Amino acid sequence: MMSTATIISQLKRSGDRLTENRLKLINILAATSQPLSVLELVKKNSSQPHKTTVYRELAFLLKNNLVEEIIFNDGIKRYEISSQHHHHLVCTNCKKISKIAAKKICHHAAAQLKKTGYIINNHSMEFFGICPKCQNK
Amino acid sequence: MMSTATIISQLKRSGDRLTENRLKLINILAATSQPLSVLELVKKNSSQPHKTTVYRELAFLLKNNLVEEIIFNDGIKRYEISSQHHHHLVCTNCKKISKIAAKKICHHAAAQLKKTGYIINNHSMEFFGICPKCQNK
DNA sequence: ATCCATGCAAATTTTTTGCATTTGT
DNA sequence: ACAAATGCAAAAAATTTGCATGGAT
Repeated sequence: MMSTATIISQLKRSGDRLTENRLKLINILAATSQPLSVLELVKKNSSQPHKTTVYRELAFLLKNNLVEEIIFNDGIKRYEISSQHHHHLVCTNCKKISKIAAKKICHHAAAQLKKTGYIINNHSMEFFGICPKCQNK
Repeated sequence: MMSTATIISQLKRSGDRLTENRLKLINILAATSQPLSVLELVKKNSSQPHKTTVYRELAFLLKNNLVEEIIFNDGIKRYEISSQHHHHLVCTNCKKISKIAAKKICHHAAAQLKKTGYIINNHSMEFFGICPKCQNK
């Protein structure tokens, strides 16, 4: 995962502003392992920025590849700090979202997909199940 | 993919009504290889059912496992007749959506995921790229 | 000072709900 | 006849846009 320091220096380098909202949003995203929705990002922010601002800020960070957007099967967009290629594992009981380093899985899928003749630029994979903790309840 | 005949006989067996909307919706879904959104399903229907009806009908068909719901990265829900386990390949240029028989890909992913200790009940995989036709333009 | 970011209101889009009416069996 | 399906209006939820103001450099 990109560190906040890396993100901030990248923003400085490209001449982008370091506003309070921007910095707080980055800190909140960096402080959690869970992808967060816009609503959650508003709530978690002590200075309660307007949701419009959060939407616009996320669009900015997305455009600069500093955050990634994921949509699970509830249709809500969630955001996380950019990091090495990975996928998600969601516990449908406690809702915890874990990352899965994707190398092995993707290599294999890529090989299969090559046969289609498509130039594959992107893909998403999400796995849903019950985490070990929830299995013991 | 389930045939419309199979679907209809299943509905009869379980005592569910064969309404005009229901039959038309099933026919529209069966006649295309593309997963369709609610809006598209309303437009494609010559008797122009109310969108509320389409939502409710899809919920009914979903509950009975006769259709499947997919969400791509635009966040819009799309529906298709249930069929053997598969994933989707989306051309980001012409928007065509193809099915990918998923057996080989999933076997491998499942083996990797077992190590997490989760009981995996479901997963989704979508691939995005440029189809052969669009590559030659 | 300039440009970008912000807040607010309002519009859009997708989906859901309540209720009275119609339709399938 | 009865239960389920339908249409309409309205509400809800997520997201986007316009515009005037405030803030970072």
